[in-house]
Order: sequence, then C-alpha cells, then structure tokens
Amino acid sequence: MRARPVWDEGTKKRLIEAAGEIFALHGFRAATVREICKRANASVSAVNYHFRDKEGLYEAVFEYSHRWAVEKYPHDWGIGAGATPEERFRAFIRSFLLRGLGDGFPAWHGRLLAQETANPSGVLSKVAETIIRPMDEYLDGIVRELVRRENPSRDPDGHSVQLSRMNVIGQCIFQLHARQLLELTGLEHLDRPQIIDLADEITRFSLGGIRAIATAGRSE
Amino acid sequence: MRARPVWDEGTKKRLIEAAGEIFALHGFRAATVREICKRANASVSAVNYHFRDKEGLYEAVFEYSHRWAVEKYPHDWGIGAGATPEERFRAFIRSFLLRGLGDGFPAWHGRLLAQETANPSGVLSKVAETIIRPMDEYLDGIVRELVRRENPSRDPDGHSVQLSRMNVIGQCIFQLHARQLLELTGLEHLDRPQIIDLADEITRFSLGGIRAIATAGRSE
DNA sequence: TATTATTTCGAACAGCTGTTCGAATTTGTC
DNA sequence: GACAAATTCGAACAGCTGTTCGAAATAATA
Repeated sequence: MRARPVWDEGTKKRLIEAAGEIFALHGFRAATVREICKRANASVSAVNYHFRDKEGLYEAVFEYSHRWAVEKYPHDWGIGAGATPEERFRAFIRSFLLRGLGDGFPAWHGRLLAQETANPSGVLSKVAETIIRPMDEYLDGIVRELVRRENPSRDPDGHSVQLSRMNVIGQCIFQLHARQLLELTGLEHLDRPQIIDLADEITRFSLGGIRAIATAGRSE
Repeated sequence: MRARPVWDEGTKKRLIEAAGEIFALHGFRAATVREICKRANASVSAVNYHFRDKEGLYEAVFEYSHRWAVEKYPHDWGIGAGATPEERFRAFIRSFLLRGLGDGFPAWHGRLLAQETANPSGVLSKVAETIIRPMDEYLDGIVRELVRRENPSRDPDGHSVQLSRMNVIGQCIFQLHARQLLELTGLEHLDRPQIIDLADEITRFSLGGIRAIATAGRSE
C-alpha cells in the first residue's frame, strides 16, 4: 500500500540527474547523499545498491553528463568541415558556455567541471583523460592555427599557446561561477540567444588577446 | 607537566593562520575545525572560545588576510601617481596574482576569494562590500580609461566594460585554481619573478582583448 | 604569597555523514 | 498462479561534525 515505483522511469536515472544538480551546486564533498535521494524520491540505500558508493554515483554522473555534452554540444558545434580557425574558435566557446549555462536539463555539466577545477576531488583524475584532455587538445589546435596565422614567420611558442588556452578557459569557467552566484541571489536565467551573445563577446575579446600575445616578441 | 603555551605567540593568531591555509585549500564547508586546530596545535574548543563559531573564525581570517593584502599588495602596487592606464592595469594584475600565488606566508588570500567564487558560503556577502566591491570599482576605472583611449568618440559601453572586467578577473582566478591543482600533483612553486612574468603576459593578453572589444561596434 | 581573571584543555553532547543489512515489495519467467 | 531474481525500503551502524561545559592551568594584580 506504500509508494510503488510506478510513476518513474528508473530510480537509477532519477538518481543520476538529481545527483548532477546537487554535485554541480555544492561540489562532491559538500553534497550529501540524503539530499540527492530526497530530490530523486528514492531511499538512501538506493545509491549504494545502484552505484556502490557516493563516489561511484559521482563517476556515473560524470559519464552521463559527458555523453550528453559531446552529443548535444560537440566542440565543433554548428560549423562545417572547412571552417576558418575563427569560426571553430567561436563554435568552441559557444558550445562550452551552452553546456554550462543552457537550460537543457543536464545544464550542470559545465558547472561540474567548474567545481572540480576549484576543488579537485580525486575522482577528477579518472575522468580527466576522457573529458578535459580531449577538450584541451582540441583548443590547442585552434589556438596554434590562430597564432600561426598571426605570425607565420615562426612556429607558435608553446608557452604562449598554453597561456592563451588557459585564459580562454578561465574566462568561460568564471562565467559559470559568476552566473551560479548571481542566479542564487535572484537573477534571471540567461536564455539561449543571450548565451550566444556572451560567447561571441568572449570570442572577440580572446581573439584580440591571442593576437596581442602572438604578435609580441617571445620575451619582453 | 602538559603542553604549556610558551613557545607560541598567541593561540588566536596561530588559529587564524592555520585556518587560512585550510579554508583556502578546502573551502569553508569542507574544512574541519579539528584539522585546523591540529595544525595550530590548539584544542578544538579554542576556536569557540576565541571566535564563538567556525563562521566567526572564517570572518576573522578574511579580515586578517584582507588587511595584510591591502598593506602588502595594494591595487596600485609599485607605481606612481601619474602612471598611464596600462601601467596601472599591469600593477593591478601583478598584485592580484602575487596575493594568491606568492610565497608570502598568508599566500592564501587570493585562494580564499577563489574558493568563495566557486562556492559562496554566505559569509562572503558580509565581506564583499569591503573586499570585492572596492577591487571591482578600481578595475572598472582603469578599464574605462583604456576603452575611452581606444575609442574617444563615444562613452564606454557599460556592458562591454563589465565583460572585460569579468574576463580579466576570470583569467586571474583560474590561474589560482590551476596552480593549486598543479602544486597538489607535485609541481614546483612559482617564484616571484615567474609570477610577475605571468602577470605581464595576462596583461598583454587582456589589453589586446579590451582593444578588440572597444574598437568593435556595440552590436555585431 | 593570596586572589582573581583569562586562557587552555579533554571529555562529552547531539546531529549529520556514508554505509550496511534484512525484510518487504516488485518484476520477470515458467 | 508459482517461483526466483531484482529492486526498494526503513532501521540501524560507526564515524565524523561543530559545539558545550566544567575543571585545570596560566597570567595578572595585590
């Protein structure tokens, strides 16, 4: 006569989605299993049954959100094969921000990465190889092209390229943090065109920055 | 016959410094009073005696580190009164990074801010007025000058200025996060000249970005 | 030295944490 | 419908959390 799991489509899936929101909001350590289960309308022991651990749940969340992210917003999102470096650069930033700010239901993908950046939990290293490294290498290729274009006379300086990459990612991740903070204090959600506008402005800013780095001498 | 507090210069001060390190490392919520007291060689009840709360300790840490920061690395660090906007901009970024990456003993000041950015604890709002807002307004003035210089024909667009500010701060905070992560995985500490080099590269990048934003039309 | 206030300590507290376990329930297969 | 496997549940667990409290120790004052 008590709660029958009829109205749902799998406790497992509900747990992953609830956990994604909570983990993205509080980080791994501060998030509690009980809060997750409450949001998922499941008992606390369900986590251990389906995922063995709180950590196992965390990994599952990462895997789930990563699969969703690369499927819905791949790095070359919305552009063709023969696109210019600028276009690919813009597409990369757009998809990055849409992954973290969009209202698609697992919109917490980017914020998970942001949380891990601020407070690495140890689980990160397991998924870093499958999530962060490919992203970083993809961006590296674009930046190298941009630098080479700006200064064809010599090979891009690896140090400068790395710095430019970090600056771009830093701007994007800061947007995720700032938005999360602002929305908690009662700011409206950004809709899709606004996110794209924001992405394009960051693109413009970063292109200017990369040019400034590329055209300068190696050392001051 | 037991531990006599002779060898120290005040439990209170030791607690604040130990707490600074731990809070900067784990954030407010994940840091534990017991770990702090262990590092400070004090009993757990000392926190409640001197600071009433864990939260009170946190506020004391902020106040302490803020006072240290503005004294040792003010925003106009190392430049004279009649400096150009570029020089003031560079000085701002240098002091920001030195506050968070330097090896001065409360080097955790910047990381505290970074932690609060990633996971606002509620205490932040109390200190935001005294720490973040002045910093933001100072930076705002510089960026406005830079934009006006680039495009004297019209007043700086407030939206663009805000975005440029966020981008600059985002790059700097990301450096703090990235460094903390890299150092945990066994990377060497940056020494002072390296930090200054890094600051100057970020300065160059950001100047290029600001110029790109300033010279572009308001809307695409 | 006697007396008072300040500081420190360890033990104990209630509450929350992740996890385990057996019973109850649902689902799948014949 | 009968049986077995998979799933869900609530209760209970040991461990850690921040905090409290009275006693012990120190410092200050006379």
